[in-house]
Amino acid sequence: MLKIGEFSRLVGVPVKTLRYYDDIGLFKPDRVDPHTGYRFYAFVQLPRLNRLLALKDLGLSLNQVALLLEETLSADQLRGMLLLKQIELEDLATDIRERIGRVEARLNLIEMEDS
Amino acid sequence: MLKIGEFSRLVGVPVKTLRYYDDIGLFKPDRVDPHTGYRFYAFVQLPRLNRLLALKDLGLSLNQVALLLEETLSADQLRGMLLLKQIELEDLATDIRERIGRVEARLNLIEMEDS
DNA sequence: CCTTGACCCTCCAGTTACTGGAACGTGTAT
DNA sequence: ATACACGTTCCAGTAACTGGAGGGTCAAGG
Repeated sequence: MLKIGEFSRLVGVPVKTLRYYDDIGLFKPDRVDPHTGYRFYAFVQLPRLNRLLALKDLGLSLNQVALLLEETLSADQLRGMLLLKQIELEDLATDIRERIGRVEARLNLIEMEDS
Repeated sequence: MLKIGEFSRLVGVPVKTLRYYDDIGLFKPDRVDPHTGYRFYAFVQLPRLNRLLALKDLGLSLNQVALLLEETLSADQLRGMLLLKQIELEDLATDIRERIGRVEARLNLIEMEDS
């Protein structure tokens, strides 16, 4: 049983964020002391948190993460989603290239106005 | 002199966003009718808006844009910033690759727990 | 027993760059 | 006169936290 600060250091998630996840019902501590209100986290909660963080790292919103966490996802299913995300990231790269193109275009506009 | 809707269509920036830029003092209309409150935009404002959008497309926050808009930036200076931004974008790409690595790592963790 | 310091708690407000909506005024055409 | 598109202000909400105020808890040391 770990207090929030210890758990925070263990998993690398800020205390404030853990409390936030508790508030929105995404990831609740194993137990809460009824007197002090102290949150206590257990080692058995680590798998769920890992799944949560994996999903989040895929770029999903916390709402989406919450939905998917309730499903029992196989590692293969997650891998599929990863593939999908990779495609999206490539789209993002294209987007960035386009953005640079637009910036260049605007720079040309500005130069014309300058002269 | 264009009303906000016409100007919006001309520059491709939503009406709401133009009003927002006015509110925060980033980009104000050329004139406001004292009676109706209608905003009127002029063609001479286009260079400034182009500079603004170019800066924004570099990924700067509106605060940073506001600061830089007051400076007289040469196109070459902007080009320099663009270069810098490109480097940052490459860093972002690296970051994304690392993120995928982390996801893979977590997937492996989950598989271990599964078995 | 008391105090100090590190922890913990619950609100509340602020962040960024808008977006949506309510409630209402304006301008033009029929 | 009325319909309609367009304009206005103001309030609230978004996502995912972060910071801070004000206060309780706990173990160790004097």
